[in-house]
Amino acid sequence: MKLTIQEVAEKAGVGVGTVSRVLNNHKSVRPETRERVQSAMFEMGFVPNPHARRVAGGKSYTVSIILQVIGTEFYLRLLNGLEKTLEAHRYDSALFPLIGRERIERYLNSSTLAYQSDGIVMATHNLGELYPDGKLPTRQPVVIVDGLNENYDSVYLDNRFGGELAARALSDFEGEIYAISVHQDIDEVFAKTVFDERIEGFKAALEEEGRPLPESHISTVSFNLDNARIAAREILENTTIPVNIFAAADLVALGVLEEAARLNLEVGRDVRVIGFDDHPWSAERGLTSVHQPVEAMGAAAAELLVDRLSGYDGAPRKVRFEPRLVERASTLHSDA
Amino acid sequence: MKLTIQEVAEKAGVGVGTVSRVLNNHKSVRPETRERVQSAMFEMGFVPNPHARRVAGGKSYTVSIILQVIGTEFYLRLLNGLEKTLEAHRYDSALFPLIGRERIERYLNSSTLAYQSDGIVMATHNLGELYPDGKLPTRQPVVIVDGLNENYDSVYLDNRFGGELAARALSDFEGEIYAISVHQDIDEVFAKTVFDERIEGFKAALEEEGRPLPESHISTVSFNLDNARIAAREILENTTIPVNIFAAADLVALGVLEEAARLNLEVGRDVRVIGFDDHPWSAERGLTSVHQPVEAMGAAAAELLVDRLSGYDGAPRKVRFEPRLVERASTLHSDA
DNA sequence: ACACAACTTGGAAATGTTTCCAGTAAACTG
DNA sequence: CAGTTTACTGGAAACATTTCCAAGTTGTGT
Repeated sequence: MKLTIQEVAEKAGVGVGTVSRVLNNHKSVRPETRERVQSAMFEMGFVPNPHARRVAGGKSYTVSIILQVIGTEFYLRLLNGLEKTLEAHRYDSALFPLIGRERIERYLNSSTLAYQSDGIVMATHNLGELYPDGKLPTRQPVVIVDGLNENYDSVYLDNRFGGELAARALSDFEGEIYAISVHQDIDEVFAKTVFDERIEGFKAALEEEGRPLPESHISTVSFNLDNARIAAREILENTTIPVNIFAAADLVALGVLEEAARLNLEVGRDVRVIGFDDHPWSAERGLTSVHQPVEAMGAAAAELLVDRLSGYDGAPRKVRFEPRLVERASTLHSDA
Repeated sequence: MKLTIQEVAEKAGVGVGTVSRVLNNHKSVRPETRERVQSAMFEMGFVPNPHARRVAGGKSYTVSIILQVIGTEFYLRLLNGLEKTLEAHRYDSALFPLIGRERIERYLNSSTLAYQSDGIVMATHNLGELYPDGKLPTRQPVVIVDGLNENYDSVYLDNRFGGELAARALSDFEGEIYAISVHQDIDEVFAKTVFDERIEGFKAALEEEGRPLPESHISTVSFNLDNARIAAREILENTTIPVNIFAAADLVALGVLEEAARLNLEVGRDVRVIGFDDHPWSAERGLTSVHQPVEAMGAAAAELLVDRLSGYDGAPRKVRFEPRLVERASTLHSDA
């Protein structure tokens, strides 16, 4: 049942060295030979033993993905992007959800599994809060995704810019302007959340447009639909129509849409809403949203890490992703 | 930097075989020798390489914990119980959160890490829904915790009985009786949630007590505090005082407490509440709750698995935990 | 004191890979 | 066409452990 490289070699009529080379994508294998070995592996259903690879080669072809929050659409998509790309490079991934404060310590504790992986992808986490020097206590390559860190390769979205986009779009309309931010209550290891950055960009751009946003027009909800609806109702019932709302996340914008429907307000005319994320369902709902290429960000982070694992040793790199506004029915110009 | 068993052996003045035997708790090592080796390991900060152990011995001393939901207090506590016990037996654990339906497939895919572990702990998951034969497609030992499965060792809480306990306690009081259940919207791979079982037990026992619970007195909320408060308000504002409420989870009961406070109702007299879980904070809040020994359940599951990994090969075992009612201020008898 | 069993122990073999070192064959040189 | 590169390839050594076997040590009964 347990196949080895030996048996593959035998079946393909080559030496074990060659099989190993095929496994590791070495260039110096004749295409024809490679083909033969590969089909032998396929036919036999051979799967290399990662532990043996690790022992022999010092690499385990496993990376650890450390996630702050789990179960939201954003992280699910991010994870898909990461894992898909890692898989393409033949890396396996293990998830380490950061639940409970002391967990990160345990993960990085020398004996544990995370430490045994070849590299680490860390999502949305501000290391500075936890480690004064902003570095993880490990010598493995680390890349940060959905965050920015001086010491490591980072992939980030310009959330501030996204807020600005929303501001410019809403500032053309008549009616009051509101913003709903999100309060990340799960764990306060963050210095500043992406949501804060979005709102900051929004405020700054509105200021520039000559329509400053009073603090009283900003509310903050925890990240769930029920709460979003409560906040939306609060706004919709206590202001004059039309009204314009920027929600720092699509899920929150959805709350606004639902509440507007309940109050028989016409979205796009009475209530204009812009979300943030542009999750797949936003299109169906006709929700204008600030688009962020979540999967692509995950993929980019994976590439950076694979790069490091393949020997690259330059200075930390930063990959900036720029959000863009996708306009839909929820901000149709009334004169259209 | 990378220490090996060789260097430990040298330092302790023994052979590598002996070091290995100490590492694996073999009986046939003289206590004195064992002591010497252990202190050598400690002084050098030696950590055995799990990959090499796996290659050589067929065991990796790693188990996979597959979790349905993550981030709630229950799972955090369960995980603590599991990991602590596994650690005591020198097993490392990797978490596999079940986000996204297809993930379990990927986890068990032969090449992936979960598959490479020695065993699997599966929490709260009803396998029958996913695999017709109710078995995971793997030959590793599996234990189910917070659930019940014919094919595997299972550790479960008698949730139905817990509901009954709550019913007997509330049925003595005057005033209407209500129940608030929880709707697990994350993923519907469950056949029946623990919450349903609690409510069923509650209904059945009330029936026996001659105070049947009308369907209209049962509401269902999603698992968060905001939602719980909404449901609580709904009940408290539309019924006569006193009223008695059974919440299928402490978090929901907390919503009742908070809403009662807001409405200036006295808990224990005007409103009597019983929660479920008896999380640590319940005591402080004076919340009567159905206690479940979460950590102990995790520990029990870990023991069952370790047992299997140590060679035990009997029929699937079932460990039943029985909840008990912890009475506090929220159900103080009015004549007390 | 002797035979025999029961403990301990050291070290070689085995685990499934990667990598290095030759060696062969093919492809260029001039 | 002999002399070099160059491109592949086979297989031994290495990786950090476990396990097995043989050997040594201690203890027991006579």
